[in-house]
This record gives sequence, C-alpha cells and structure tokens, in this order.
Amino acid sequence: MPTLLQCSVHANTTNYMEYDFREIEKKWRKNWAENKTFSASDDTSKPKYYVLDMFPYPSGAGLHVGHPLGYIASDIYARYKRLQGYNVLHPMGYDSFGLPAEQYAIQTGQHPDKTTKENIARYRDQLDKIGFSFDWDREVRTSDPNYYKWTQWIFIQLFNSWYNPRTNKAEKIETLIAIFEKEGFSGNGHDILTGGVEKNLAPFTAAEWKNFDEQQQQETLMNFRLTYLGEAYVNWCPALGTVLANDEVKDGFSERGGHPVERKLMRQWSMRITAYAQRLLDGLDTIDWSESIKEAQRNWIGRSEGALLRFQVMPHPDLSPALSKGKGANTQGSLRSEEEQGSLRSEKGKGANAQGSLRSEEEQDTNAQGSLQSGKGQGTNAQDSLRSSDNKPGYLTGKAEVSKLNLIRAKEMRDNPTPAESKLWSELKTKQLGLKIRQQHLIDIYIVDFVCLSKRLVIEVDGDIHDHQVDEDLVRTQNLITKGFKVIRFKNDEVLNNIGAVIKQIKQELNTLPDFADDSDEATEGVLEESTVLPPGKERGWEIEVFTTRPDTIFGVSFVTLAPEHELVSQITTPAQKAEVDAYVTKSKNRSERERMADVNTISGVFTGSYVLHPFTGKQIPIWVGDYVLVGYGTGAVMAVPAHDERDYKFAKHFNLPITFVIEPPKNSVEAKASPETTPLSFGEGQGERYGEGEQKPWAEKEGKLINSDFLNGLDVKAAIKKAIAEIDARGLGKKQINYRLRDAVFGRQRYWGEPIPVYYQNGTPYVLNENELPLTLPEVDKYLPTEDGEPPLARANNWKYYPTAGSSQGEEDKAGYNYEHSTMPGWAGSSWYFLRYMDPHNTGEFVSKEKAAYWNQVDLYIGGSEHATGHLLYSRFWNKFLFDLGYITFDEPFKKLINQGMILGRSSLLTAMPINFEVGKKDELTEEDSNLQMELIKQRHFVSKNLAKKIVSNDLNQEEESHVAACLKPIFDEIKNRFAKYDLNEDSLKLNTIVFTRRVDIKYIDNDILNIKDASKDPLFSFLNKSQIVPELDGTYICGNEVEKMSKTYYNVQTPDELVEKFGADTLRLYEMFLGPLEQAKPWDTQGINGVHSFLRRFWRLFHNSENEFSVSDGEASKESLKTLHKTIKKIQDDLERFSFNTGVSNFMIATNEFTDQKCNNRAVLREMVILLSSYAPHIAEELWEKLGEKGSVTYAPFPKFNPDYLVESSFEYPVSFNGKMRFKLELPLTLNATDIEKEVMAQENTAKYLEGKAPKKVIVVPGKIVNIVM
RNA sequence: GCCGAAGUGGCGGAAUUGGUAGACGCGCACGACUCAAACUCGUGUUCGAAAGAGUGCGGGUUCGAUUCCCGCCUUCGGUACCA
Repeated sequence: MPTLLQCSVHANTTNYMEYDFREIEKKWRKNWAENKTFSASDDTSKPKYYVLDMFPYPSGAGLHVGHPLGYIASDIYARYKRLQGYNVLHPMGYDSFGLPAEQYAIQTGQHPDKTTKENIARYRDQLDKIGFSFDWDREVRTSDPNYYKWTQWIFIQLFNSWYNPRTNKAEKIETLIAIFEKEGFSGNGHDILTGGVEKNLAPFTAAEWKNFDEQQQQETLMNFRLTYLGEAYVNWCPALGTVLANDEVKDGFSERGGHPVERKLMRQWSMRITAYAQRLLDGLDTIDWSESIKEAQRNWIGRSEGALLRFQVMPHPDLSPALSKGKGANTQGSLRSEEEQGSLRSEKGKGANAQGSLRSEEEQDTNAQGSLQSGKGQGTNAQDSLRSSDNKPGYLTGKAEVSKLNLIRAKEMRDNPTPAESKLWSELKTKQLGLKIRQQHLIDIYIVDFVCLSKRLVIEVDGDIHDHQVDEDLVRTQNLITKGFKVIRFKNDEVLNNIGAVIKQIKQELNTLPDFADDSDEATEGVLEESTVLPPGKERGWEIEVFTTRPDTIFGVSFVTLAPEHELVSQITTPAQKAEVDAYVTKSKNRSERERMADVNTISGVFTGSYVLHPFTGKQIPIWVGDYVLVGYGTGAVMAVPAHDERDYKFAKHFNLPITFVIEPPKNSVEAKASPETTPLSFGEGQGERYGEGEQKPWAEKEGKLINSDFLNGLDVKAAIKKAIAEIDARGLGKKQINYRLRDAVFGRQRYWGEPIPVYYQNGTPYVLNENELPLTLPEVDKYLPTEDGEPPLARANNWKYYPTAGSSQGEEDKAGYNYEHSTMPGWAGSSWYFLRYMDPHNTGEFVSKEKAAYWNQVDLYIGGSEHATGHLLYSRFWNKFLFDLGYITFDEPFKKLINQGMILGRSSLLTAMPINFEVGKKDELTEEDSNLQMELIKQRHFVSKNLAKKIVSNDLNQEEESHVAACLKPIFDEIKNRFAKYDLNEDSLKLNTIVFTRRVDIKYIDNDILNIKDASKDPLFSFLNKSQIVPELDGTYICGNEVEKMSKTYYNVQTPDELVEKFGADTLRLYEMFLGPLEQAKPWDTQGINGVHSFLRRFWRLFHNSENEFSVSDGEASKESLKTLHKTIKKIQDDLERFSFNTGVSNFMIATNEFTDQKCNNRAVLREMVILLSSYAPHIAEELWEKLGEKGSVTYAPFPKFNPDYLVESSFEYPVSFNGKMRFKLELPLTLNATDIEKEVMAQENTAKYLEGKAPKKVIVVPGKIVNIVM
C-alpha cells in the first residue's frame, strides 16, 4: 500500500506517520463510484429497507455543517441495514425549482436552469466528500422535464378526480358523472357533497344534467375536482410578485426573503386537500413520528366539533326596502371563507336585481341565489354570477332552499284554513268592501292571511299564541312594514265571536289608506302556485349562521358578532349606524394581517343597529361587528357567550353588554381555581344576567352544570352539548357540524421557475392536456418578470400555445391555438411525490411501476428538519393518499418513521466594544468641526479583551492591569489631549465608558476564543479594528466572548463541512457531527471537540499497526477481556443504532478502543468485527482496514457481528453499598451469593460499622447483582 | 395564551426497566518525551479544607428518584383573536 508508508501532512516525525485520511478517503470514494457499491437492486427476494433524507433545495450558499447532520445519521442507518442483509434504497436528489434561483435570474438575467445546475454541482461535490452511500443512479431533479412530466401527470389525475364521501376515497370523475346521469344532484343534503366548498350548488335532475351544454357541465364538475380553478383569498407578496402558501408566510412576511405579504382575492388553481382532512388526521395515529410534529399537523388541520346554528335577523323598520330585500341572502346566511369572498364579488349581481320589492318571486329568488352562489369560491366573477341568474344550474347558480315538501304544505295551509280564517274569508270575499281581497297570499317571503293589494293592507288572524310566537310575529310585521304594507291583527276569538266589529275595523282602515295600483295580480298568484314555498308558519328574514363548539351555552348568548367582511353587514346595518359601521369595516379591511396580529388586545367593534332573535327564547339579541371574528374561520360569525368565552367576555366588558352565566363550575374546581380575582360566583335564580361587574371572570372550561338554560338545566356540559345539538336539529335551527381549520391549498404561482400547469383554455373553460402531450415544457422567455399588464412571466413566451392533437374535436380556434395556463406550480408540487419516483426513476411509461411501488413500499426511515411539519409533510401525505385511492400504490401513508434532526447552531465570536468618555469645560466654544469630532470619538468603539473588560466593568483591575489598559489607550487619549486642550479638557473624565457593546467577528479568525488580530484587521469587513484601540490581555492575546445563535452568513459563524473534511477527513466529520449530541436536539457547533474524535480514529488505526507503523495483527486466540470488550461493544452499538442514539454509539467506539489499547489487543478476529461495526459510522477507514485485513470485497456487505452474551458472564460483582440510598463504599462479592449471604458479608465489613456509627440498621435491602442499601 | 420539547460539572453530553450521578469527549492543571514548540503518552479534574452537599425550584411516593406524581420557574420550537 503506498498510503501506508507515505507521509501524511502531519507526518514530519516518525511518531505521527500513520492514519492518512486524505489518501484513504480519496481512494475509497473512487472505488465506490466505480463499483456502484451502493446501487440498490430491485431484487424483490431480499427484504427491503427504504431510508430517505428530505429533498434539499440546492441554494447558492452551499452546505454548512448543519445540513449534513441528518444525511450522516440516515447514512449510518442505511449502512447498518446493509450489514444486516437488507436491500437498502438510499437515494438523493434535488428540489430544484424555487424562488431563490429565479430571484437571481431576475437580477442577473441568467437562466435559472444554469444557476440551478451550478448549485447542484457544488452540492454534489460537497456531498461526495462526506462519503454518503447514496445510489446516485436514482437521482431525481424536480426541474427535469422527465421528472415534472409526472408531476404534471399527477396534476391531471387530481383534476380528473373527485372525492366520494360514500366510499370515502378519491375516484375518477366519471363515477361522479355517472351519479349525475342517474340521480342528478339534489342540493345541499345530497350525500355526494364534499368539502363544503360546493355545497351551495343548485340542484338539478338527471335529465337536466344531460341537457347541460359542455360549458355548464364543466362548470358543475369544477365544484368537485380535487384540483380546481377557484377564487380565493391568497397571500400575495408584491415584492416577489407571487402568491405564497400559508406555511411560506411567517408573521406577515415571506419566509424566503422576508418581504411583506398581503391578503388578496385571486383566481387560482387550488388543491382540495380539505376533502382529506379527516383521513389526514386519522392517519397520524398509524405512523411513528414525533409527538410534536403530529401535534403541529393536528393543530393545522384544526378539527372542531360543534353545531351550525341559524339566527333570524329582525330587520329594523328603518332599513330601506331596497336593501332589506333579498330572501336569498338569508337562506345560507353567513358563509365560510370561500363563500365570503364570493359574496364580496357578488355585490354587483345583487344590486342589479334588487330594484323593486314586488318583482316576481322567482326572479328575486334565483337572482339572489345566483349571486350568492357565485361566491362559492369557484373561480367566477361578477359576469358569471349575472349569467348564472337565468337559473341554469352551473356551478354558479341555483336555488338551495326550495323544496317540494314546503310547496305542499303551503297549499295545505290555503286549502285548510282555520275556522276563524274561514269565517273571515267568507265575509271578505263577498266584495262587500268594494275592494279585491286575497287569501293566503304571498308577500315577499311571507304568506299573509288576507291582503288588499290596492290598499296595501294586510289582515292577519292570530292563532293560539305563546311567547316566542309574539317575537316572530313582530319580525313578520316589521318586515311587511318595510315593504310598504300596513298590518292589522285580530285574534281568533274576535273573528269568531264578533265578526261585525272586525269587518268594521277593516273598512275603516281601508278608507284611510291611499290607493295603490294592483299591478301584480297574475304574477304573484302565479308565483304562489308554482314555486313559492315557505315553511309552514315560519317566516324568514335574513339569517346569520354561526358555528359554535359550545351549543350548550346557547342560553348565554347575549350578542352576535360578525366579521367586518361578513356579507350581511352592509345589509342589516340601520341608517343610523351606517356611518359608524362603514368606517369600522373600512378600517378593519385595510388593516394588514400583521397589524391585526400585533394588536390582539385592543377591543374594537360597532353595533349594527339590528337584532337577531334567540332561536329558543325569542329574545332580541344585538348584532355587532368586530374584527376579533375572522371571516376565514367557521361562518365568519359567532354567537357571543361572554360568560364562558374569554374574547366574548372582553368584548362584552368593553361595550358593556350583558353577561349571562349558564354554567356553574363544579364546586371543587371553583375552590381549587379560586383566587382573589376569580371569586366564585353565586349562581342563584335571577342572578344569571349581569352587567359588567368587575370581579367576575368567564368560566370557559368544559365542565360544570348548566343553569339558566331552560331544558338544559342541571345537565353537565358534555350532556348539554349533546342535548342542545339534538334540540337544534329537531327544531330545524341548525345541525351538528364538524369544522376544520385546514384550507384548500393554493396551487398556482405567478412565477417562471416552476412546473408549467398542463392546462389550456377554450372559451374561458380550462382543459387539461392529454397524457401523451406531456411534458409541457417550460418555454423560454425574454425576462423573468411579469408582463406589463400583470400577467405571469410565462405570458411572455412567444407563440406558446396549445394546438389540439388528433382526437380533439375542435373548430376554428384550432389554427390560432389556445392559451396555456400562465401560472406555474408551487415549490411543494415536485416534493410531494419524489419518494415514489426514486423507486423507479427511469420509467418512461409510468410515474412508478406498481410492482416496484409495492416492493419498496413506505419510506421506512425519513430524516429531515421539523420546519416542514405543516408544509411538505402534509402535502405529500395528501398526494400519497390520493394515489393510493386511485390504486397506483398500495400504502396509505408515505413515511412510516420520521425523525427530525435538531438544528446545529453556530457559535458566534464577539468582540467587547467599549466607547470612551471625555468632557470639555468650554463646550460652547467648540468649533463645529471639533464638536463633530468629539461626537465621532465618543461613538467610536474600542475593543477590550473579554477578561479585562469584565474587570473594568466590575472595577476590579489590579495595578498592573490598570497601567496596561492605560498604555493601550494612550494613543487615543493623547490625540484627544492635543486636540481638545484648549477647550478646558477634563482629563479625569478620559476613560472607558463601562457601557459594553459587542461586535461579531468572523470565526475563521478565531482559534480557541483567541482572535488573530493581524489577519482579521486585514479583512475589509473588519477594517474597523484598524481605527480603534485594542486592549488585549496582559499576555497579549485577545480573548473573544461568544454567543450561540443560528448559523448564518450575517453572523460570520458559518462552518462549512469542506474545511473540516480538508483538515480532519470525512470520517472524523461524520463521527463528530454524531458525537455532538442527540440527533433530534438543537446543539451548538464547537470546533474544539473535533480533535478528540479525530484522535480516536488515529488510536483505532494504531490498534492495527505496530510502533513502526507497519500493519500488524495477531492471529491467535483473543484474550477473555478483549472478547468481553468486543461483545459488550457489539451489543451497545446495535442497541444504540436501533434507538437512533448515534452520539452514545460514538462514545462506545471510543471506550472499546481505549480498552483494546489498554489490553494491547491486536487480535485479527476481534479487530475484524470492530471494523464491520465501525464501517457504518466511518466507512473510509473501515474499508481501508478491511482491505488490509485481507478481506475480499467491500465491508459494506459484510455481515453485522453477532452478539454472544456468554463472553459477558461475570463471576463476581462489585456491590455498591449505600446507607439511606447514598453510596458509601464498594464491595466485590461472588455473584453466586444469595441475598442473605450478601447481607452477612456486608454487615461483617469494617466500613459498615463505621457508617452505622453504632446504630442498628432498621432494614437492609439486597438486590443481588445490583445494590445493597442499609436503612438506619 | 395554547401545544410540544428540554433544564445534569467550565463546555457538548451519558445514565435504555426506579438501583454506584457525571460515562465518552472538549477544556483546564500537572508530569513524561523534546534544545524548544507542536504532536503523542500518562495522571488529575462536580462543589467543598472537611463533615457533607449535589441533576432548574418547592413538595410527595419509595429502602432507594436525573428517572414516577403534584405545584411552580426558565429556555427553545410550533401556533395564535379558530368561536
């Protein structure tokens, strides 16, 4: 071996001519590459093991020592599994689309592909140096068309699929079409609905579906596709010119680049991840991930169980008829976020139809519905919503609330009048009044008993009334008044017993009223016959829909709060409140997310002037607007229960709104939790309602007994929730509901450097490409910037259009071609399925073959940073589940075990920077120039070595140090004395100011905390050192302080692996990174310790060599001690690997090596096993020694040593003898002794008597083979 | 605020099921080798002079607690008016 005798860099003495890691590592890197040592075979007869690292983004900065930490751990494990005989898949590739390369391209004009390739080359070079056992033949890059062809293909599969709740999985869209053709679609209640987004889609019959034209069908299907075009509020980043995913935004700024982000409504491709919310939640229980990541995902999905509850709005008489119109507006009430967005857009449509109060019902109905429907976030605009009003079901239109049942009931009402109604009608229809009176006539949304349209007089006969009917009648009356009607009421008794007086009163009323033209004869009657259907006896005004997890507190509702963006706000605000509400809404909308976040404690809100009716008590409840309610969650409206919710409580306090306690905390809880501030309340009858008494606090816990709550009284919270939901459901006020915080994922980016979305538009309708037209490659553009009219960069591409291939049935437009989608896919697209491509990276016919996917299956071990907790790790689970549903793969979860490596923190070196003081007596006489100079000198920092600085601050200098510091500062003080003497310089004031600042200095100028002043001051970055005085320690060294913080260029604390590999070798680096501490923990980087690990490898090397550095091992029997050391080590190493405790693994190698050194063991058989053990941690040195031992082939595939416990059997044990649990001395005893004998032996000891101090032991605990404890 | 993780020498950390606290390494001190330095090797190194004390703090369970239980404090990570 040439390496053996060659001198290493350090080897200028014979003593140190040994382990030449540079030669060894170079040699084996080459050997592995040439022999493709780590190539994974697809030999399915062997057991497989899949070890994966998180996909790196090849940034221009290259790797620092923190990056390879996880790669080293996974590599050790992969190599361990190979030793165990597994067929190991351990691939690596690059997530190579992304913003930084594009930003660089914008700045420099360089094609991002070029910079990306350069960055990858650098990454590869760095990775190669560390000796990873990646199978590079399987490398994938997301920006490679051969790869993104399949990303596009998956997009198409998602587009062509929907989520079927009946089967609870994704299916081809054809199965949905089959359902439409057979059953049609029956609206809200239809169980093929998913996700909630499309729930307001209008019902249609099978026949109607078949009659839809192409566009209508496409629009309808768009409601169900798993990737769809829709309008959504997005995180828009103006600086980057693109939208960002929620997880790419941190505190209102972009994660990459730190630019401000704002909310904006945009037409976007989205992924219906919400369809999988429940399965993504359930799946967490089946995988071996850290609890913190699972918890983060659970929070992100944010499931909450509760009830959807409708509150009827009581329109205020002051509300203008035009505004108050709109039956449609109430039917769905408040909306989810997507809907909300739509409602903002639909204003136009709404305004357009809301003209007269007496247009035909049908028209009103459908228009209002249509405009509302358009808000369903399905990528429509105002035009669409207008178009949709022709009542053709598309995904925009539809009437949700009309049911045949109601129609029948309405007719029944008319056909079966009460006796009183019947009696009155017989009088009125005789025309004795001289005016036309109508019976059971529809006005707006109400069926009135009788009406004279030409006089606008409504005559009502009340049945048996009870309390809350009064309130409902009040609403009805008020509503009719706003429509320009006068309402008179009679009781049943009056009609039945005194019909004459009733008729007389009616006549009087009619005489006093002016005439109106009765122009609605046919129309209104017709409507009544055809489509007007109302719930019996239940009039409807607008409704506010709220989501609550606490339906049990329904009787504690004292107000309802709407989000400022809520669509009903503008409609229900009374004229008196309008100015105030408008101002508030405008202010809230303009507040940035960040502002709202920073300002959570400021309570703000405004009263709308309107009320809702309590669904159970009929009480009036004020409607407020408050920005503590978020439009994006639930329905954008809350029922406020201030007594049992912190935020509601604060709001109520602030605006002095009633607080009604409805839950009495359990007695013991109150006592336990009571503090002066939370004095238990007295919950007696009549005490329920309180107005802002300071000492009362909300009780938000889910325990206690219900009070002041009618039918819920006495129940505990859990039971009350159940009963409340049941009652809400039974009375048709709402229903049980599960809500998720998870939003659909926006899938488009207005950027160049990403996968093109394989879609073209024909008449505005999006179509996906055919599979054989993939990949749709990224076109060339002149600039990587948006066009002048704000289109994404892809719009710049020349003549980049879709020309249908054979098979498409297109017409004239063909020649011109169709426009492609101009946005590209987000960064997470390619990384959501890459783990599958590694299984079959060169397959040109499929994204992965079924057989290979079945064999390689789940990733057994996945290592990466926890920063991907809610991004990548959620999206890839989603895609995996989707591909599983479609039968392409056989596993539902992609990553079986996940380990998050902790961050390696940098250790920044800090200079202690101190300013100086000096005062002048004649301040006023300072020239401007000198005054400036004084300021400058005072601002100037001087750098004092750490230990001296400490003493200066604590005024602890000795004589010698004092004069040393003075000498160091003399030049600057002399200068000051010269310059400022004439201003009556106060020389006593000339000293260091003890205010201490710090300044970072590059760690490359630091060795063992000592600054290399000479080199550092030559660096332009630290030229300030030249201008300042430097005060070193007495021995002339300058000692730096240090601080542990993130490794970053700006902190000058970045340690690259390259330098360390150069200096110590890859094996040392690998061992040291593992040795630092537990893999999952964050830990500071400290280069000092690397020497210890390096010298361990040298000692290990020396075991195989004699003092002349010649390879020398003995062939005889190993000593008993050596065998014991070996087998102890085999066991420990294996145990540590199994529990991913790599740091203790390294320790155990050191311990073993120390022991072998002591034993002077160079036994071949023992050392051979040690080489195999070490090979996963330090593969280069292991290969070299393996070869020297005369073994054939790579150590990679040697069998892992077998642990034999026989070698560890001991005949005696050194018992620790404790007194009261405190170990005092040790005693070696044979292991054959039983407890009684051990006790006897211990008690016989002199030492025992000494520690007993003459007392008799109370008890002696003996655990054979473990411990002796004497209790005194 | 909520959720998660963690607090052990001068430093990184070990102690796997309740059984000798501080393995291993760094640093430091001393010694050997050397003209000398580096390297290497050896010895010591929780605090305390000692008795003794000691794993963030205060309690508890136990013969025995870094480990289990209760209550706090601090640090780090995630998340945040989520109804």
